[in-house]
Amino acid sequence: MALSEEKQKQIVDAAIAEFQEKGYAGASMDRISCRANVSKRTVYNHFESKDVLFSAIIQRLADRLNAALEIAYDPDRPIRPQLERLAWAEGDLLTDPDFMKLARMVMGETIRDPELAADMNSRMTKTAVFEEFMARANADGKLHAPDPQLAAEQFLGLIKSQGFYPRIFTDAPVSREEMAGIVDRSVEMIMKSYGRE
Amino acid sequence: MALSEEKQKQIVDAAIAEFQEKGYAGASMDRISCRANVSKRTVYNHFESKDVLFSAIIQRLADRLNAALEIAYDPDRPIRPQLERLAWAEGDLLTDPDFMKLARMVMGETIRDPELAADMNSRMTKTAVFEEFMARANADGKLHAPDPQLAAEQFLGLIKSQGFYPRIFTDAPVSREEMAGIVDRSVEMIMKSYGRE
DNA sequence: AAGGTAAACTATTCAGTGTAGTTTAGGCGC
DNA sequence: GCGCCTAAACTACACTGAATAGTTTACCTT
Repeated sequence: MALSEEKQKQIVDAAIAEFQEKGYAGASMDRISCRANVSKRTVYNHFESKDVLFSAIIQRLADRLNAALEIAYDPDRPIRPQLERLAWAEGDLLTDPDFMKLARMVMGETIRDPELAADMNSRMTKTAVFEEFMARANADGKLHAPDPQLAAEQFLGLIKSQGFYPRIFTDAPVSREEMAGIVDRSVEMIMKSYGRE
Repeated sequence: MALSEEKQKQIVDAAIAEFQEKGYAGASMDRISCRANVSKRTVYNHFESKDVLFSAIIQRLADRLNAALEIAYDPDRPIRPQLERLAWAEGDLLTDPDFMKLARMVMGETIRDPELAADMNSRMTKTAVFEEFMARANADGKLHAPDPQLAAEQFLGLIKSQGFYPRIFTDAPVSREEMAGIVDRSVEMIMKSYGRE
C-alpha cells in the first residue's frame, strides 16, 4: 500500500537520523516514532525490533553501494576513461553527504568490535569489483598488473585515503571539484604504475 | 594512598575495557565495578559520575599523546635523524595496541558528532609540534618549507594514512617493522620535497 | 580512622506489548 | 458519480519488565 510505504520511509528516515545522532544504544524507539510522526506501534508493525530496524538500514546502505559499483571492464573502450569511471563510481558516493552520514554512523557502531568492523568494511569496500576489473584489463593487455588484487587495493586506497578517511570526522564531504582532482591523481598513478599506453 | 591508587588503576582499566566493548551509552557502571573487582561505591568514590570517569580516560589519552610528542628541534644535530625521531614519536603510539584500542574507542564515541570529533581530533593530532619543528628547521636553514603548517600536515598525513587510518578497523596495529618502513618513506618524501642537504 | 565491601533501594529510561478505537483505500451495488 | 461496507493499516496510551545511574546503610579491614 502507498500509505504503508510512505510510513515506512518516514520511519527509516527518522531512524537514520536518530541512530546517527545517538548511536545504537543511545537511540530511543519512542523518539524514532515521534520523529517519524508515526505511532510507536506502527514502527513495530514494520520492524519487529530495534535490531531489525538497524539492520534494515545497514542493508540499505550496502545495497546502495553494490548498485553503484556495478561496473564491468569493456575491452572496446580505452582504459583510462574506464578507470576514471570506476573511480567516479566510488567518488560519487564519497561526495554524497547522505551516504557519508550513513557511513559515519555505521562506522561509529562497528568500530569497537574489530570482527564486526572487518565484516562491515568488507561489505562496504567492494575491492572485488576493482579486482575483477584489473584482472580483465590485464588479460586484455591494457594493463600490466601482475597482482590484480594489490593493484585494486592501491587504487581504492588512493581514493579513500584522500576522499574518505580524512572526512570521516568532518560534516562536509569532499566537493565534486576536489574529487575530480583525487580521481585524476589516482588514475594517473595507476596508469604510471601499470599502464601500457 | 597506594591501595587507593591501585584500585583507581583497576577501575580505569576496567572502564576502558567496558567503554571499548559497549560504547559510552552501552557501558554499565555495575559491570565496570564488577570487572574492576571493586565495589560500586568505590567507583563512585573515585569518579563522581559515569561522565567524569569517561572524561578522565579521554584526558589520560590526551596526556599520553602530549607527553610522547614533546620533541623540539635541535640545531646542533642533523635534520634527517631528527625527522625520524619525530616520526617515531607518532609511530610508537600507532604501534601500541593499547593506544590504538583507546583511540578506537574515542573515535567510536565522537564520530557521530562532527564538532566533538573535530575537537577531539585536534586534541589528538599534535600538528602544532610538527609545525613548530618545521618552522625552526626552516629558520635554521636545514629545511626549505615555505609553508611549515602544510609541511607538518603532509608529514603527519603520510604517517597516519599508512599507519593509522587503515588500522582503525583492525585488531592488530602496524608492526614495528612496518612502521620502520612507513617512517623511512615519509621522511624520505619530506626530505625530497623540503630538504636542503 | 580511612577506605573498602555488599546489598538493598530509588528513580528513571526504555524496549516491546496489548487494546480499543480511528483512518484510509478500495470494492460493490446503485 | 455516490453512499456504504470491509479490512488493513494506523493511533493513542497505558502497561510490563528489565536495565541502569546513582545513593544509602550497615558492616569490614588494615
